Amino acid sequence: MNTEQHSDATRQKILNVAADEIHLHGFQACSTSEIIKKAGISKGALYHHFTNKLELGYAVFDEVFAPKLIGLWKPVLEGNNPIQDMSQLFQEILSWTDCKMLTKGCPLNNLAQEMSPIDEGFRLRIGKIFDAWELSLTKALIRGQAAGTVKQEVNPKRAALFIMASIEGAQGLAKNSQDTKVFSEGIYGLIDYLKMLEAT
Amino acid sequence: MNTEQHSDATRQKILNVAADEIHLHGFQACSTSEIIKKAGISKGALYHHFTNKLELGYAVFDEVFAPKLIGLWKPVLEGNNPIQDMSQLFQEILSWTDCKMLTKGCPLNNLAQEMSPIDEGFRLRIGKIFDAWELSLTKALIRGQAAGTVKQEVNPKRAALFIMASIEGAQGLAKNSQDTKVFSEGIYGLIDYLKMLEAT
DNA sequence: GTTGAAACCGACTCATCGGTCTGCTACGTT
DNA sequence: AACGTAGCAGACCGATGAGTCGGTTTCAAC
Repeated sequence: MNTEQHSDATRQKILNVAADEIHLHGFQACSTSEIIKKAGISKGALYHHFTNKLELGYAVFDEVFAPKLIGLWKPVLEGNNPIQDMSQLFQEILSWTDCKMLTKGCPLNNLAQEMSPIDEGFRLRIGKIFDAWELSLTKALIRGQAAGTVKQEVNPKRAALFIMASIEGAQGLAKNSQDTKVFSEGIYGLIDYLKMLEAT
Repeated sequence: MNTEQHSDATRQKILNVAADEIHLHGFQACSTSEIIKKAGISKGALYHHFTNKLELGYAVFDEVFAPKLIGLWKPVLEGNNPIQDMSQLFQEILSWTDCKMLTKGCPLNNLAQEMSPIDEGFRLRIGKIFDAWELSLTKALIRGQAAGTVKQEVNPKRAALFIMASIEGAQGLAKNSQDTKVFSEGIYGLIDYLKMLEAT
């Protein structure tokens, strides 16, 4: 491994460990010392790759959290049958036994709740992802209406926001109860709702 | 004002200021020094009334946050027409212009997201309230079915959880966007959903 | 008036935080 | 082989956190 590859590996290791720590403790409560310890690197290494904790947080968001969410939703947001695609996505998520997402909360939503009121950089980043998610979902529902899979009387924008809210909310409730059943029950409720939107 | 009354007043002042600070910054990020400054009291006074920060947090939850939520939902949880009662409650909440609840998030949910993974005391307290909320809402929906205002095919428990999730989720999204319209649009989505549950 | 305890004050401690700085090491370049 | 720099190590720094503790005030009881 040459120097550049090694440097990249160190950076990636920091990002991954930081992502875990932020997901677990939140951004403010996670400590750089803990990240250093768990990554097996030094303070010098961390501050060589990132100018400060905030920039590290932004990098974790941009390079770890955001791509993960976008990758997960890609099929739904690009297809013409959003209801079926979403139901399928949810089934897949529910099949992840022992997944941190189910009891540790959505990293996006965790960060949003914690940081958006106190840091504009985080707020804008999170807002950008949520807006893109909402817009894509709205468009997918409109395409579904055009394709005849979604009822015409559905308000696509409103329904998109409502769907997002119920997903994040279900994750939040599951996180508190530390019970994946709460999440799955919430998602089944969402699937019931989606069925009501389906054109007959 | 005698000694006892004055002591109670001090305690209440601490609780109210702490509730504001926790709501705004979260439990971990809010500082006792700031609470002391804003309450106009001394460190000695704070630690005379509360053994430590955690106990202060528990007291804020038990004596400020929880009663507020329960009081708000009382009509819905005790009536026989939950759908209409909820719609009315939401209309009332939406009419609160400039309310912290809309852009600062639900205090309950904020605390749940932040503290439930790392402190069992908070988790159990929050869980108790959420469980009570879910149970009461489920029972209200069942009474609604008995009274003929809610469709028979609705799964009450599942619907109750879904409603709670969408409310908390909508508040979360609104908090991030710092836009009350996001909250109201989410709530209108919920009202649309509730209409679908209504017996015709 | 004396006393005793509750209420309160605020300087202090100590741990930990994010962040800096000096210097070493190892590799790519010439 | 010599040199320069990217990558990294870790001791150190000031700020701030929660929490302590000896002292003072106030008031009710006797």
